[in-house]
Amino acid sequence: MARGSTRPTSRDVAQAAGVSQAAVSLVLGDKWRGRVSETTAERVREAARELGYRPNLAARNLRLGRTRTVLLVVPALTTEFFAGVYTGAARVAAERGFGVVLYPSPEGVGPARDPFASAQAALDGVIASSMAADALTAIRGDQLPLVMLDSDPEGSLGAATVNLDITDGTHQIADHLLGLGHRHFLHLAADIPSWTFEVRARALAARLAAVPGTSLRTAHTPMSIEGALAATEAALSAADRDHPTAVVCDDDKLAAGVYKALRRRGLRIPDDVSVTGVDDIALAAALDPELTTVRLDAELFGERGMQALLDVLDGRTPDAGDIPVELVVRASTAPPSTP
Amino acid sequence: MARGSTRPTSRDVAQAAGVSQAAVSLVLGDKWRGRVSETTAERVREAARELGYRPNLAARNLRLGRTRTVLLVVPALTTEFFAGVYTGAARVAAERGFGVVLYPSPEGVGPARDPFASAQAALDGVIASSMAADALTAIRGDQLPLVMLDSDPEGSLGAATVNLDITDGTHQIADHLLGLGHRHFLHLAADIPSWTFEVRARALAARLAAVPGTSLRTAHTPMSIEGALAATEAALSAADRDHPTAVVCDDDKLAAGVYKALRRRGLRIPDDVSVTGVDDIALAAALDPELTTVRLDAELFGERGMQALLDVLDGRTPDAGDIPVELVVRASTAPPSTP
DNA sequence: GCGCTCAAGTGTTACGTATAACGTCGCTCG
DNA sequence: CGAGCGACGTTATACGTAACACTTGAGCGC
Repeated sequence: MARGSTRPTSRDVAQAAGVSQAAVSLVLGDKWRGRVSETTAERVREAARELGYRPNLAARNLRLGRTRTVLLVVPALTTEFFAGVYTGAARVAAERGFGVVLYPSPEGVGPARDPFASAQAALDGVIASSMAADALTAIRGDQLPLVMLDSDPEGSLGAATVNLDITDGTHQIADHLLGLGHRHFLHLAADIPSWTFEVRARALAARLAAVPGTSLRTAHTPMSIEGALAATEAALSAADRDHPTAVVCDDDKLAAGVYKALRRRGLRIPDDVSVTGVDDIALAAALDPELTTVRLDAELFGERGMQALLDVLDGRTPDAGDIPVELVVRASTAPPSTP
Repeated sequence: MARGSTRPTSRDVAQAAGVSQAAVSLVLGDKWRGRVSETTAERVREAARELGYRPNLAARNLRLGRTRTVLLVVPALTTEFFAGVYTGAARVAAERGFGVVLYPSPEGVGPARDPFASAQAALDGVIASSMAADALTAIRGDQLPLVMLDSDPEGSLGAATVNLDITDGTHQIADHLLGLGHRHFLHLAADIPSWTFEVRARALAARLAAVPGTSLRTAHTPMSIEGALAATEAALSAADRDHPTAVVCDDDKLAAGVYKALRRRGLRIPDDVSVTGVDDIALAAALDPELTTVRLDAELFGERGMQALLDVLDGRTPDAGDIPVELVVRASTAPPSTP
């Protein structure tokens, strides 16, 4: 639905505080050293907080003729390298009061579009991954139309959601491994507090609980190869008996760390231990042996998210329905050895 | 240096075309069906082209109260998965005349900053990787202050450059392999037309040419694991004699494809063939065996780039000086076997 | 008591654009 | 012959903000 009441302006704040618009600008711009009394300044700040006032960036930029924003053009989003470049640039920029907007020239999708098209900013709406939960508070501050990716359809009040059918994916993984004869599992779980990972943990536990004689151990890890390596080593050391014969990872990248940990202990994949991932990124097929994983159609996910947001902006209710996922069986899973 | 003459406005265009500002707005906004004659419309377009007119986004957004821009919040830039999400979202958005601005919550750098700080847009300046060359034409259209990352200091007229000392890095790789006794090399080169890759090719060739009895073959490949796999297989099939004992990759990710190709042919690393990369991303240490590579400090690169741009914006001349790189010797390089 | 300064604000304007409302021709048609 | 109408524009205005120039009242020295 459309924005209910229009956004408050500095004039609304002024009226609420009983001062002129100019005074509001001075106070909120921190330029009131000896021009406004402390008491009125506080009154203005209070009114602004009350109304949920946010300055209109377009108007400010127009007035000032300057933006304090910089464009970073990178060849693709895929590389850790340019992620680092962005991080460094964003840090320095933030220190000097600048913002950074990213223009990733889209991969393989024809020639690069006009970079400035992606730099219009000031927002009509928001698409947010539930993994970026820490940023969500700031987003909910505004009343912007919001679409959540992979989030609790009930919990995210009012916001539309677009979800991958990760429950089905987890079930497929579990059934595949159970069918091979595995009974003792290690779940290498991402330590990100996000709905999607909670769902996977519940779905895996539920599916295994339905089969007698199964055991499930869970190890939490940061979302990095090194973290997965350390977490797996710790979990394997702790597992005195009921040694897991299958490691279920929340992400392909984690599997790379698991591979390393298993190699260090002299365990072979899949002969001694089976490993699975989620995502099916290029890395999955590059690992040795190639990784069995659940393929998520990331581009379709993005398209559906955007469709949903545009629907919301047009006053339509976006069509629900989870996006199906697909189990890709490769060489990292096999029946457990029977010693 | 500061912007010489201020940017032309629609009023300037109007004056140049001998019409009113409103007419310019009508013509350029494609809303002149029966309101302006074809001849005057063409005159307006010509004047706009002549002056290099670009509409002021801040003013337009202010006027329209709408942005046709959407924010995409993702947990990090590192993942191929969210790169796909962005690609899909950007495609759909473009079809409907919308732009997408990216807010990657910075990895591990404290809690997420205000997403809207990074969304101010309309630009004061540009930082561009030389790998995103296709986007550069559009950028040069404006007279925006520009900093190039890893670009020819002479060729990019006027623009400031910040470079990694990739020549030194290439020399270190070459010296390391030569020192181990290698003489027959395969250079797996990225097929991106960028200064940085040209420099590497020249530096490698020059260093090897200084040693008698060396051979150098070059294979070009797209910047992907699959591409590197195919290119390596093709190159190995073609290499009847003077079989390369060392493969020098332009990027760590390419090495993953090389590993796969070598395994397929039953060649062992480093016993039969040594492999090197560039970047030192997490993947490098996750490969088996761990990859010898040149470590580039991506964050420092980003920081220096931003420093340079802020210097330019302040009217200072940014300090030159290449950023040093470091050879990281791991397990993928060893003396060649002597049959 | 008069002029001066200083604190504490207010009135007004401009940034560049899009569009609603308003001319002004020349020509046609009744 | 005059009303009307389409073609071709123009004038005027508002979007929300920051900042310059100005006002007002009080305090204060002499």
